[in-house]
Amino acid sequence: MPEMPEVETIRRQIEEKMINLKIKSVEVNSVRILKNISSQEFQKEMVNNSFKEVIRRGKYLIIKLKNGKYLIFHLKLTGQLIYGEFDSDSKVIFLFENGKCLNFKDKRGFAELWFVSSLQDFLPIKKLGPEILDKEFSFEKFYSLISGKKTKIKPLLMKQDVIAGIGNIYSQEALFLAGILPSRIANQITFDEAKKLYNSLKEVLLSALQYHGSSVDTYVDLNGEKGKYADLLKVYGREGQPCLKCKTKLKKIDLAGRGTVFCPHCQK
DNA sequence: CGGGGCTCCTGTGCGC
DNA sequence: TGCGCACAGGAGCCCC
Repeated sequence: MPEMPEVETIRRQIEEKMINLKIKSVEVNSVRILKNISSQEFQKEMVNNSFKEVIRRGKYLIIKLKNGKYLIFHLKLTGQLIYGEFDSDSKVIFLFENGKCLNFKDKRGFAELWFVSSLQDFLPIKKLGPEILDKEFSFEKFYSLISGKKTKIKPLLMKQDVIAGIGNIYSQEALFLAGILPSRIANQITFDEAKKLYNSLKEVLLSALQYHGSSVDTYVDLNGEKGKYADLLKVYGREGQPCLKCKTKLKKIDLAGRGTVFCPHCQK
């Protein structure tokens, strides 16, 4: 699923390829995808506009437009942003003067597109917790976020208002790397374990970023290419297979309604 | 206030 | 072989 590394990959690619391209027109093929603006109004706003700046917060992709307003994308489970030929199967298509298109696709219909005048007004982003890889973030801050909580650690890591950008894949991977059971209660995690977890999260996210994310389902980058980190996943999707460290059969449980794979031997 | 459970949705893959 | 159903999950919401 698109998490921080996947969204950041797309952000960098849009920044590299699409800044200042003039928008000729916009086609909207879904009534659900635009969350707070009508198709007609949206089309009017977009014609002759262009992308000025591409920002990411958590799993949100934010595009600052020439006129100072913002597009906010959320890919949810199966959203795709692909720059290339016109693709009529898309929910929203931005047609540029250079003849190319940005196709916003989504098989499942969860993806969202917002249009806002100011980021201050956009609550979902205001509520987000800090970014693990932010320069301002630190182990001390991480520890203070988890140490008082009675929640199981894995669902806690996925709470966007606690830490932004982590989803079902990278929470499982980081917990495996840190040797911590996903079902451990957060406030029972020791200082040293928390340190391991913090380092594991950074390691997993940085590594996934290098590989342009994980294409376990429909995720592709701006070029329509798969992320190569899926081959390096150690627990996600490997239920029943041998642990890569100790050969123990990996187990799958349900935590807060989400499938969770772990090694019952390596993770304590 | 926190946590569990339900909901949105549709393609996929498995079992009968 | 083919059909039908469970399952996949980000995040908001409701309820206890």
